Amino acid sequence: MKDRPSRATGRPTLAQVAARAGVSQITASRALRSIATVDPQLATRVHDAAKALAYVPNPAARTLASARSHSILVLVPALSNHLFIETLEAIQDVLRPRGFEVLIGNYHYRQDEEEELIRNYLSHQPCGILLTGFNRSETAARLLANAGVPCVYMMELRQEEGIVCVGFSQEAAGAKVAEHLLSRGRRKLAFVGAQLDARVLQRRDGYQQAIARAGLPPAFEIMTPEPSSVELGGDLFNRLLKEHPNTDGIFFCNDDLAFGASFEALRKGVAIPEQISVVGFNDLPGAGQMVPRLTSVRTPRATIGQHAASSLLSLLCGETPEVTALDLGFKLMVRESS
Amino acid sequence: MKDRPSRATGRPTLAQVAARAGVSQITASRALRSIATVDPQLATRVHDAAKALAYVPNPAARTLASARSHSILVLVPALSNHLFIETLEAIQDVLRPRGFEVLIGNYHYRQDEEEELIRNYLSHQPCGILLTGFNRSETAARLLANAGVPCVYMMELRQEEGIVCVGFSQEAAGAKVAEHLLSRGRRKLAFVGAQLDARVLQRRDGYQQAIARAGLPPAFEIMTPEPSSVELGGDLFNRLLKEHPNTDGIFFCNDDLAFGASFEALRKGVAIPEQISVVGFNDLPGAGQMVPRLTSVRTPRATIGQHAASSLLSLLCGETPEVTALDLGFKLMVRESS
DNA sequence: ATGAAAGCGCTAACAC
DNA sequence: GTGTTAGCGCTTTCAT
Repeated sequence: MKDRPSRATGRPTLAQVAARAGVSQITASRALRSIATVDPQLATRVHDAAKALAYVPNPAARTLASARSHSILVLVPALSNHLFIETLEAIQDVLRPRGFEVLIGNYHYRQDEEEELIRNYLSHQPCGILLTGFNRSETAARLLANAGVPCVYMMELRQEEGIVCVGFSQEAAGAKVAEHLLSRGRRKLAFVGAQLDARVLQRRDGYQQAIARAGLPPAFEIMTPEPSSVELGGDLFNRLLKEHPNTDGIFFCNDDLAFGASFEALRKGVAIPEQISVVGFNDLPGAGQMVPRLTSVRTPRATIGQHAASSLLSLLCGETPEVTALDLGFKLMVRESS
Repeated sequence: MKDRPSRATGRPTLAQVAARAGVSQITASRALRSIATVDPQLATRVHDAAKALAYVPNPAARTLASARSHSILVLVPALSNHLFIETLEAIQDVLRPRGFEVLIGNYHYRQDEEEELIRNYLSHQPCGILLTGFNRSETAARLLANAGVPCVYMMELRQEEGIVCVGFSQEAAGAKVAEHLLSRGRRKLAFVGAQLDARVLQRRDGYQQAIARAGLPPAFEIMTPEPSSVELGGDLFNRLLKEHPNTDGIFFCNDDLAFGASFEALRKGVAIPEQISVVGFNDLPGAGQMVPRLTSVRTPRATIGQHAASSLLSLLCGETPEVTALDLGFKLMVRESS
């Protein structure tokens, strides 16, 4: 297009900004990165020059010189789940305005894929990584440790020196659901789980443990590794009622399953019987609101993303977040009245 | 961690690979990039050396030296819509194995946000851009043109020299829905639209035009700029039937709206009356399968992503795709029998 | 607090 | 076909 040497970008460089401001390159660099050790007056001149030239820093040069990029890698197990979409959006909302570039990696709930993503993206020298949970391959964990890149773990909690995590206790959430059902006099409980990632299993464990503490027999479990979906919820609901017709309380590991069950009941012309309580785990926005008599565990999606991003920023500033485990609670939304 | 000069990454460099293979740096570079002008024997030596050292190229250095990165920017209007998630996945499946890094930008159906994303990401010197549709600000279009980066447009078609696009005609899809309803004897048609992005309006236009061609009065329209959702579908369906109780055919611009309408009908204890035909535009996977008597327009999501990515690769190789507009058709899935 | 010099790791340009 | 040289644009290091 332009007749310039093919090596150059044609964009204004830091040298040009510095020249225009009458300072050295390095002073311009420091001023633009708002490093304290620069005279405020010079800094203003530099900023004016940069604005006049419409200067935009070259990220590649910056990364090459400093051996650290401004990109932050976020690894999530799925994009088909609104939980992660909303978390991602919240993360971007925090990081993008501060000049960070958010790289999204979806590993489809597969350890080998997560490992591969980590391997690839580490070559880009990200300045921070946000991870989902703790369930990953040893190789992946070792890659992360060796890279020495600040990490924040989302969605699960672990009290351990040097670990920064933001989320809530999946076990506690499961236990709370059990207590809710028991407090309503339900005694023949069931658990319906799909996907079976680490967090689903933790919710199941917390649920069963609370039931055991109450001195009751364990909940009947229907589990399938298939991905969770509305359709699957209907199928599993049918199967459950066929195998255990006197079930009176069901915990679906995700809201889309619970929604599918409700829909399936409606489709047959019968709403879910009064005597059955259904609890879902909040994932499906909008749709959840429509379902009558469905209790939901409300998780702080956006909040987790926002806090995770903020915690990472603290780490990048060299601060060690005082609370290594930021506990963001969930709450039970009882809709049975509707 | 390691006691190395803080400037260096500590990772093996091309120079080390070259030394080990007994060739010059540039030969190693050419060999690893599979540029033809290198002796096959030397190339093997270089590859062996690279493997032995576990060499991974430094993308920052590469980008700085060549003024072009290996990242490809994909701009989508939303992540809350499965259509775009699946398209993104397909794109990544094509590009990642070939060494490209996929950058995702979500502009929330906002022109100013898309413009901002383009401005930011262009500084990373992407080697290609995938865009959704043609409806963007003039500034954004100018930025793209000036950057001289190969672009491929998705989801809409435009026959124009130098424009590469992959998708289907939204107007034709709308027309096909109208013809379907008319062929079943429906005469009191309605259109229910939310979100109101360019493509929704194009579908509406095609629908109304086909109705006009048939010599019938225009379909009643219920339109809202709110984002499309299952819940909203129920609301709009109620509103439509209150205002026009004798409607006998409805085209919902998205499947989630159509699904919500069906659900709302079931919730009231009445399935959607036999005499009303409902057509949705395929967006909501899984859920759509559950709805009885719902016709759906099936769009080639994954296929569009895959073809768009491939077309971009052709452009990058200097090939001008012979067909400037790859026409990926949609089809009507009639489910009314179920 | 500011600057000069060197260098990050790679590829374009040009010679051979 | 291969190598030499220079340079991409920035930041670190070290001197002042």
